[in-house]
Amino acid sequence: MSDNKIKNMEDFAAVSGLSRPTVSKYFNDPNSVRSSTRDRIEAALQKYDFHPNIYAMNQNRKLTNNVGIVVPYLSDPVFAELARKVEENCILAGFRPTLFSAHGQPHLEVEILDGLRLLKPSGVLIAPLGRTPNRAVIEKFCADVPTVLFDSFLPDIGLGFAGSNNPQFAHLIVDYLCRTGEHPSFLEMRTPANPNANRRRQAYISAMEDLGFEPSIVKIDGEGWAFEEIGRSGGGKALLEKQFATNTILCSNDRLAIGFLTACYENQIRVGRGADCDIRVAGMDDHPFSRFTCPPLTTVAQDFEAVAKEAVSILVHSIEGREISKPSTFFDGRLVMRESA
Amino acid sequence: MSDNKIKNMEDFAAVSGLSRPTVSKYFNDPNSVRSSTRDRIEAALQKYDFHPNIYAMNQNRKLTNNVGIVVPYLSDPVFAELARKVEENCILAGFRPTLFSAHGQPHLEVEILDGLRLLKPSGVLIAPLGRTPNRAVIEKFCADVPTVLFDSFLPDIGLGFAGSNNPQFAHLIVDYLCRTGEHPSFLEMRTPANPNANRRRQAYISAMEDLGFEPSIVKIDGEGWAFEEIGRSGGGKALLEKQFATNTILCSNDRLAIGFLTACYENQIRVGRGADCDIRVAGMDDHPFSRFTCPPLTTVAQDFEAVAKEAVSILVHSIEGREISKPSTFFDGRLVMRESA
DNA sequence: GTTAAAAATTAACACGCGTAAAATTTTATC
DNA sequence: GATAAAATTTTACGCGTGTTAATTTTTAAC
Repeated sequence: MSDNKIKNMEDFAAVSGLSRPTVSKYFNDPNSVRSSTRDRIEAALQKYDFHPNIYAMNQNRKLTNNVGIVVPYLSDPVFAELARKVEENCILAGFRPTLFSAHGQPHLEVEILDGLRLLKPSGVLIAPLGRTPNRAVIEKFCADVPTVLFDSFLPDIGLGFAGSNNPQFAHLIVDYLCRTGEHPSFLEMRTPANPNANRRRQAYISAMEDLGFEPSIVKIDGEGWAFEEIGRSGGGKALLEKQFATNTILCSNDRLAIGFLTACYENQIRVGRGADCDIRVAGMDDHPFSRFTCPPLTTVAQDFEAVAKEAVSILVHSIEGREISKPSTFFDGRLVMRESA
Repeated sequence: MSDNKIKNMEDFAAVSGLSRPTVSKYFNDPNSVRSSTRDRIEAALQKYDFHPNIYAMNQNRKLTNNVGIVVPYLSDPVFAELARKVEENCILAGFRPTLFSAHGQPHLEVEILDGLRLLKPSGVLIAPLGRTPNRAVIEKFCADVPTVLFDSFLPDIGLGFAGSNNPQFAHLIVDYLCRTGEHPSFLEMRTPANPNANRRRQAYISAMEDLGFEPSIVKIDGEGWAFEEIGRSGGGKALLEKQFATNTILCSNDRLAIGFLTACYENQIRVGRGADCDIRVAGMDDHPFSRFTCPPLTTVAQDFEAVAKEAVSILVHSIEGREISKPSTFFDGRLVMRESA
């Protein structure tokens, strides 16, 4: 542990008995040097604890080691989980991921992308907010930086996309609900914060029509990302006004469902599939807390791991100059049957 | 929008009719140049959209613009909210914050700190995991980088601390519960993931003793950060085994309480303060979802904004070389009365 | 209008590493 | 042990900005 003031790679090369260019090669790719020299460098690393200055490294490099991960709202546990898996996969692929959240605000999404340019990342993985005016911004960004979209699909933008098969989600759960009881009404926000909501609504309609039922959609007011509160207040109002055509309610996402369950509780409406229950409620996403609602929420689980893996894989293939076989992949969801429906 | 290939500060200085050192001064502090030259630069910035290369900037700087924010578990919405407020305050103070989560894993916390050194941040804000072996690592890190602790207190480490007054939390809610019904039993994990749990337990005991009641603590098994599941399974077991001395249960934190409420639901135990209810349940933290449990959870709200503001303020004062008046601040919680107790 | 102070310019070096070309040494092959 | 191939060393320049000292220009004060 003799830390004899190794200030730079020059010094470090000296103590390891090698030239700086050779050491430089090692840090860019340990396998690019002879195994005997690799051993010498690694022995010296044990003794002297030297780390190359990343700022000096990245200054002249075409490709930095950085990748940016951008999600629309990190306080939403669904995105927190997704971001975490993406982060893990980036690290496994040898990158230095940096995580950003737009906190639901389109102008922050723009600022994040601007800041990301300066980082000269070798790639970016973004789950876009999906607000229309930002579409052009993201498109322009993709022209400058290799970018993969995930979670929320924007056609013809970026290197590729990995996300959930939202139509399949809706079909899956509509089928299940119809098989096991009354056909579902659909509860959603009038102006959804997330564009996946639109695909889910469309799929609900088509699934219902396939089964020969009349779709029935209840739209509730509310802006922003406070989905639970919107589900509670709007859903409660809809309950009182008897807007639901049937005793089964499919919510556009789990967070809305969680709020709606609270509304049911407040109005003393028993939720569940038992004979003594008044209504059934289901969601989509498999939010980490859906297991713990009362009753536990029936929902469709996203395959976070598959989405994250595929998104990173697309990026890695592209950076390495390889072909991208399938630019867009939509992963199926898995039905999670619990007591609420 | 005439983007005539401004490649570096030299080019930009030329088109703005100034010398590079002057422009460099401007970017380091816009107020360090005459207002007329400031105007010229800003006019040129409109026209040419130049951004200094951050890698070249940070290479020779003593102080970068970066600050690191480290939290123990970002998928926990309480930390997500806290991190967000800290991030906001950093940006307001003119820094470039970067967010890191240890994902509950001590070795990741160490890796994050190692990576952070390379970034040469002007400061770091960390909510430590609080695992004993990492204490020394953090202490050493603080010797190298100006670091402020938040949320979880470690004595004699870092420039200062901002967090919640956990003892006051417990006193506050114990007082309330004793005033309004039976005195509370305390539910916690046998090996808490977060050190604040210990302070809360201590304070529960002292609050009970102050009021002349016998403390009664139920410890449940479970490792890691899946608090809800631990609260559900362990709490359910404790219910069946009638381990609780009274009909009022104070949980060490909201997430545990959320799981415990699920256990109550599963065992058909009515929770609330009504005459027809079996038990009362309370938590601590004011988790974003506590409003939406069934029944809504009575809890103690953390003042995230105050904690975040104070933590950043300590860092800024220290970086600017000013005195830190109060190195450690513990903010009181606010009782949030809902239907569960 | 003179003068002192403030600001900007010029010129130059520093930072730490990437990278390229040519020369040299080491390794592998037979 | 000769030869070719591979790895390493030497040398040198480049990246874009920070920073400093000496000089010149501009501003402010009287």
